[in-house]
Amino acid sequence: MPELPEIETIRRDLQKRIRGKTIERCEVRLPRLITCPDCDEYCALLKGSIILEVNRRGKYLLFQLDKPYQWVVHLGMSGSLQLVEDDVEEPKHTHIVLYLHPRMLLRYVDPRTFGESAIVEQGCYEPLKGLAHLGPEPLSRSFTLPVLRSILHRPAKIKSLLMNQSRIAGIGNIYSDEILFRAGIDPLRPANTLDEDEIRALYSAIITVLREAIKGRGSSINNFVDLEGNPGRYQLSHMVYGREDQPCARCGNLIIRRKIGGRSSYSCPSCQS
DNA sequence: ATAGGCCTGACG
DNA sequence: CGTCAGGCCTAT
Repeated sequence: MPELPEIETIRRDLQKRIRGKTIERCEVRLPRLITCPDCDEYCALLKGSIILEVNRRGKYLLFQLDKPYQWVVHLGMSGSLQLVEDDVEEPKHTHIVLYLHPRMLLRYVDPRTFGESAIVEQGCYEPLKGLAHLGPEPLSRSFTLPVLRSILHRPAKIKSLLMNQSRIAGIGNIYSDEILFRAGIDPLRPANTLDEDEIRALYSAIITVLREAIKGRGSSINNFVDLEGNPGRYQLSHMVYGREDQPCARCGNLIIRRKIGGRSSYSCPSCQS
């Protein structure tokens, strides 16, 4: 479900609300979501730890503990985190519960169970393949125009390339479509056919769309909600995603939907080429 | 590069 | 019933 803007929204809220709190204990209801170590050790490592900081890398949340290891959470397709007082009724599909001091619960809820969680030693991401092989952070200073240009030196379809986490971190199906619309580029274009103007437009679109989406606290199409259960509002600004057969706000032609790399892709046939 | 699999739920 | 869903891994 969530892409970079949604994860970043959760991260910022968590950073404000649970930094410095102690994990008193942990319950895992669905052990197969724990990638490593085994469940008992996972809980034992969390118990008594203090959350010093909440960071993000791509779509991963990284909780820095007061120990030489990090608690890692990936929300998969349908995962969410809920931070509540300890008397709030537990939702269906709650798979991990952290008891925080004082009297707060952090719940990991995930109907489709595509997410995962782990504890890794400081900076040793090898056990989590996705995390170990992430491309650059698109909102970091190191993501420069030359970096993007070098990523584009391959014939892959531009949409698939934007969604490839080992090339650029954090962009998924919604934001790849919105970025390509803003840049005026057809999602099927081979990346190595973009000219210099298009590369610049794409660079600026990646940064603008992701920033704007964070400002809007993410997109709630199906079920994204923040820590308090509130939806985002960036879906109100979507130009193409989920708008098949609706008129393009820029030119009036109808938005189309095609399967690209197995995913629904929305675009405007006249604004994007 | 592309399908298929992992899961549950919503909707037609 | 079938199709679809914001992710990601694998096997062909």
